[in-house]
Amino acid sequence: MSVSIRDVAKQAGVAISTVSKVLNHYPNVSEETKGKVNAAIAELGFVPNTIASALSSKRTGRTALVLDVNRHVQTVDEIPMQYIIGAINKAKEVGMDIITVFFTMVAEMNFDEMVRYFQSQSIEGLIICGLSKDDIMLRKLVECGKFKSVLIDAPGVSESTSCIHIDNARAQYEVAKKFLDGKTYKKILYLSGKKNGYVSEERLNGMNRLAQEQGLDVLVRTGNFSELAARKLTMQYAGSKDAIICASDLMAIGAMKALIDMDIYRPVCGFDGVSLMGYAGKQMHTVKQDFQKIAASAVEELSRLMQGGSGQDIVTPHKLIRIKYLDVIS
Amino acid sequence: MSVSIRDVAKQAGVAISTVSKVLNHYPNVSEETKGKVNAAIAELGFVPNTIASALSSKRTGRTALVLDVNRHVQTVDEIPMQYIIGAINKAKEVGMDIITVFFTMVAEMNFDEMVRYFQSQSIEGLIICGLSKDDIMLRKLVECGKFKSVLIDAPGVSESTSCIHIDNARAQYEVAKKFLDGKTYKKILYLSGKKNGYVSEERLNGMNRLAQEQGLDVLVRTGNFSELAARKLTMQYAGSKDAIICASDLMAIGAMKALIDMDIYRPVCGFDGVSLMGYAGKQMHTVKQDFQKIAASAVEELSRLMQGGSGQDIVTPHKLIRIKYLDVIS
DNA sequence: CTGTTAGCGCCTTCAG
DNA sequence: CTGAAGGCGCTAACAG
Repeated sequence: MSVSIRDVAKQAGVAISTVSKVLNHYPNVSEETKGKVNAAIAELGFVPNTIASALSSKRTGRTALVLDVNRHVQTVDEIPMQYIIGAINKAKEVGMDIITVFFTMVAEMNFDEMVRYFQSQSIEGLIICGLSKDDIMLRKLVECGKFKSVLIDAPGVSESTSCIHIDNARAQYEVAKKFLDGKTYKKILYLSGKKNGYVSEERLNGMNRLAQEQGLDVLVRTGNFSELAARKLTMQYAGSKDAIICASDLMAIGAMKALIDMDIYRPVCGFDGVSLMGYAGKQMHTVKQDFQKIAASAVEELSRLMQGGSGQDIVTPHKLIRIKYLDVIS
Repeated sequence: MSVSIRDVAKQAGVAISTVSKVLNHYPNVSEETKGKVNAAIAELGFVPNTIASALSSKRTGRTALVLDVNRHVQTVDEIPMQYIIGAINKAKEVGMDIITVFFTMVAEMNFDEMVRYFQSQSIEGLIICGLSKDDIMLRKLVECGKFKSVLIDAPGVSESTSCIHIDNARAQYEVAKKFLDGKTYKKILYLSGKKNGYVSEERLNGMNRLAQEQGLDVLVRTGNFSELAARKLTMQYAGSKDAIICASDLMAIGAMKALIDMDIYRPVCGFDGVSLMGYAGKQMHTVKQDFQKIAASAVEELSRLMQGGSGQDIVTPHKLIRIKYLDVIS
C-alpha cells in the first residue's frame, strides 16, 4: 500500500536505520548517502508514518488547545477563534499537531480522568486559554507536571509551565489614560471582570493606579465580563458618572446599549479590540490584543518547553486603538 | 510507566488478545472473562494507547475539519467557530479525533502534496466547509476517494462522499416571503452571494421563484458575501427600491449601514442568523441555521461512511427568525 | 559513518 | 471461547 521506510532503504541501497537518521536530521550521515536517501524519498513519494514514529519514539508532538468557550455569555466567539487560528497556523510551521478541546468536555472529570483523557490521546502539551481560579482540576493537571503547558492569561510558571499574557495593569492604565486625556471626567464607573479573576485583578490595579495619579473618583462594580451585567450596572450607576471604563469590550458594548436606552451620553472605554466593537455603533477607545499572535507565541513557547526548556513568564505587547465602524469594513 | 494491555491481561489472568477483544467489543468472549477483564481495567486505570492501536489496526479515526476562514471578508468568524464547536463535541461522543485545518494551509499544494499532507497525518476522513468551485485541488482530493468525506454546503455525492446542507432555495423563498408578508414592496434589490457559488445559486433560485409568484420586480446584484460590496451596491441601487433582500447576514449588515449613511429607511432581510446581527441595530428577518448541529450531523455521517456506508445527500432543517437586539443580550 | 536488532502497544489471524 | 505468535512502520541503542 503506502510506501514505507523499508522501500526507501531498498531503493537507496542503505539500511532502514540510515533512512530514519536522515529523516530525523541526525548528525552522523554523510552527504552522499543523505543525497541518495532523499532522492529515493522523492522518487517514491514517501511520507513518514507519524503514528509509527510516535509509537516508537514516544514523542507525538500532539498538543491540546484547551479553550473556555461559551461559559460566560460570549455571544460571539471571536477570541477563541482567533486563538485557534493563530495556534494552528503556527503549529503547522513547527510540525506540531493540535487538537482543540473545550472546557466543557473535561469539566466533569476528576483529576485522574483528565490525565487519562489526555494521555489516551497521546497528548504531551497543553495550551490553556482562560483558566480561572475555579478550574481546580485543570490547574492540578497543569501542576502535576505530566504535561508541558502554556497558560494564556493565567499565572503559574513552573519547570514545565510557561505563562503568556499582556501587561494587563499597564494596558488598563494606558488605555484609560488616553481615553481621559484632555477631558475633565472625574467620576468614573469602572466595570471590572470577575472577582478573583487573574486578569481582572491586574486590570483593576492599573485602573486604581491611574485613579490615584489623577485623583479620579472611581466606582468599581463587577460585571463578570457579561454584556448583560454591564448593561444593568450602567443603568444603575451611569447617570451620576462622567464616563464608563470597562475591563472588556463586551461589557463596553453592554454599557453603550444601556446608555442608548437611557437616552444619555457618556463616553465608554473598552478592552480587547474585538471587531464586534465596530458593529456596536459608536467610536471607542480600547486596548487591542493580537490574539492570533499570542496563540502563535504560545505554540512556540510550548515547542521550546518540549525540547527541554523550562517555564518562564512572557509578556506580549498590546496596542491602544480607537475603533470606528469604517475600520471594520474597509 | 503507563499501564498497558499486558498488565491488564496479567491482572485478569487472561491473554493479551482476550483483553483486546473485550476492548474492541468482539463477540466471542464469555460474560465471565469480560467481567474479569473490565474489573482489571478499572482497577488499574488502564487507558488504551490510541497510537499503538492505530498502528496495528490501520484505523486512526482521525478526521480533518477543513474550513475556509478569512477568505471572504468574514469580519467575525462566527460560523467557522460554530462548526468547530459542533464537530468537536460530537466527535468526542463517537470517539473520533478531529484536527482543524484551514484552506490557507493547503491552498498552495498540488494534488499529490495534499494527499501526502493528509496521509502523513494519518487522516482518513474529511469534513469540508465552504468548498467552492474554485477549489480545484480540494475537490480532486475529495473525488479521488482516498478519504471519506462530508461536504457542508457543496454538492458532490459519491460512494465515499456525502453532502449536507439546508434547502437553500426553499429557505430563501420562505424567508423572503415572510419578510414581504402583508407588505406592498414590489421593487426589490436582491444581493446575491458569489456568481457560480453553490449555495448562492440555490438561494437565487428561491428568490426568483418567489418573484414570479408574487410578480416582484427584482434587481439582482452580486455581493460576494461581502459587507463592503453590499454597502456599495445598496448606496447605488437602494434609493429606487422598496426593500433589500440579502443572501447573507453580513451583506444585510452592510446594506443597513449604507441605508443609515444614506439616511433613508428600507427594510432589509438577511440569511444565516448569526448573532452579530443582533448588534447591527435594527430588527431583521433572517434564515436561522444551526451550524453546530450541522457540523454534528456531518461528524455522524462521516462516522457512518467510515463504517462502510455509502455517500448520500442530507438536507437539514432551518428556521426563520426575527432578530432583535434584546435577543442577544438576554 | 552504516547496518543489525530489538522492541513501542496493540490487533488479528490461527490453532487449540 | 481463549491463547500464542507475528507483525504494523519506525526509532534507538549497539555493533561493526
